[in-house]
Amino acid sequence: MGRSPCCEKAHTNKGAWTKEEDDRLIAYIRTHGEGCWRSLPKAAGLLRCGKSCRLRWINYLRPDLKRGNFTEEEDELIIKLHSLLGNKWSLIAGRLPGRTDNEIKNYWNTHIRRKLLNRGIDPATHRPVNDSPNNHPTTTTATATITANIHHSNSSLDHLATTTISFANATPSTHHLIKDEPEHNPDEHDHRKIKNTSPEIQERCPDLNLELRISPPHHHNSSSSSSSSSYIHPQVTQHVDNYDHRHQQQLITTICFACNLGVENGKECSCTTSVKGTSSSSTGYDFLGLKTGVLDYRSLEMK
DNA sequence: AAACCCGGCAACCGCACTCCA
DNA sequence: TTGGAGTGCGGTTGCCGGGTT
Repeated sequence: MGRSPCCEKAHTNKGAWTKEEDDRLIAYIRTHGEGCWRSLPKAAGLLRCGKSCRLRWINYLRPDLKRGNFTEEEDELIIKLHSLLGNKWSLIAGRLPGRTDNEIKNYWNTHIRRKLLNRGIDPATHRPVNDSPNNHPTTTTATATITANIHHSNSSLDHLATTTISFANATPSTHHLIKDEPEHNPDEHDHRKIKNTSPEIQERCPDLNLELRISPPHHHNSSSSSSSSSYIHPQVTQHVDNYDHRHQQQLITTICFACNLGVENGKECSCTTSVKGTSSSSTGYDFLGLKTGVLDYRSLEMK
């Protein structure tokens, strides 16, 4: 069964946006806020597909966008993030304030790829171009070897639980969430491919701090958070509650990260509330935008 | 000056996912 | 449980402008 078209294509404009269309879209969103993209074109008097309006707003018209050339720091950050996340442009964009996924994707394809190739680095694998894949059996199956440090802090003052996950500076004493699986375990699935040491990544990205802080949203007004639901955030440390308002709603009820990593009842589990045993395990945990039952590291694979 | 080439980037397309009735 | 609606994401396309022949 096919999906219904997102709009009546016969009566929509395509191609470059005019100044007038931009103005109409900006005016409408200023008045009514983002959302309801399907109905927005009609309400705003635009002969455009809702998706087209959304794209135009997110990639071009949003007031918090930073236009202009990428800095050297941004270049290096993109490279490092891509080495970890692959083509997860939206996640990469989330760590570059004022930049959009589309912008970063284009910039990668036009500038950084060439830059890496000039350095003798394969932009897809982040390895030297003459480095045989056979020498790196994890390259093609693309296991991201990531060590996660998890720290919980529960403030008695605000009753908000915060989980910090650091992908940097992991030490052998770090808590290992999922242990190494035997190489030829027939039951081994991709999502179990996380390894408990990360010399590879640390070697590649010795100074990249991908620390994530997961905490319940500090906005209790869903409408206000919705209007600020942009995943652009001015800090490398990402508050996941800003990732998107729907994810935000999930995080409210999924405090214990350890449970969602499959170590329920383990010493990492900090569940002391009714959260445990609620929908968190069934709905999964949205971590970095990656849907997890057990944290699914397939999405972290290098392509 | 005209034709051609090529890189950059805005926009489109199709799929995947979540929500909800 | 199912399917439609809404939205997000990544890959791809195509236009446009600058450079080269």
